[in-house]
Amino acid sequence: MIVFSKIIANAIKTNRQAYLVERHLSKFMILKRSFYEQEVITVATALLGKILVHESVDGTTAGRIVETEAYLGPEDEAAHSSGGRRTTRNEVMYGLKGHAYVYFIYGLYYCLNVTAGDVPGKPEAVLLRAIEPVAGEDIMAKRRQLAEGKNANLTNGPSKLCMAMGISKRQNKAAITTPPIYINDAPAPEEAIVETTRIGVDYAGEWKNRNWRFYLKENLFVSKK
DNA sequence: TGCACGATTCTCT
DNA sequence: GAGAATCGTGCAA
Repeated sequence: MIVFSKIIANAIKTNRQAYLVERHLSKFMILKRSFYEQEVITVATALLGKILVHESVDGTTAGRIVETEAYLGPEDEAAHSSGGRRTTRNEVMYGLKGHAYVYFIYGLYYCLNVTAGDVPGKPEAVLLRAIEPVAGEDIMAKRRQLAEGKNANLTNGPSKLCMAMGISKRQNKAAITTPPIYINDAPAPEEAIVETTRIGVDYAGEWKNRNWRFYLKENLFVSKK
């Protein structure tokens, strides 16, 4: 853990927040389950600036979370758990908080959610939509079949970040409070947080208008649209 | 059992 | 900006 924190610090030396990260290095801890047991919108905003890490057989990749979306429980018509729908696919949403909900979409891609919320058993989650790479960019580029180098196209979308981080169905239901996949605490972001509507939920009636998408203002790795 | 579709991305124009 | 890619999942019959 401590060793890897140093790797992160070195990797983001060029980042304008690097000095803050280094100063807070000693405080770097994997976020515990209690973090995810807060109100889901609180978790969605609090995750901004935190470091998603995946220690895989290919090597370790890590990225600073810069964009999230909150999906509330049965009342939220945009959520997979809308109307209390409980299926094989979304079963993990009904379990413990702080677990990965990875689903397959469009026959090609995966998306990573983290279960969260302050009501046990209520199926809520936070979709991770974009990260800013801080370690293992070469591995990410190889997985994304892109030229090496820090490139926004590496991770500026929910399925792009899954490809870059090596996240697939295998990580579904995994606890993200312990290696190999976890989220490290980090200093609160300096950037302003933008609140806007969620993407790709036009089917959700009035719920599509909720400002439950959050991202760091002017961050280059925020997904387009 | 069969069908419609999706919390997306990529390529082509 | 438009359309294609591609298949697991959910739901109706």
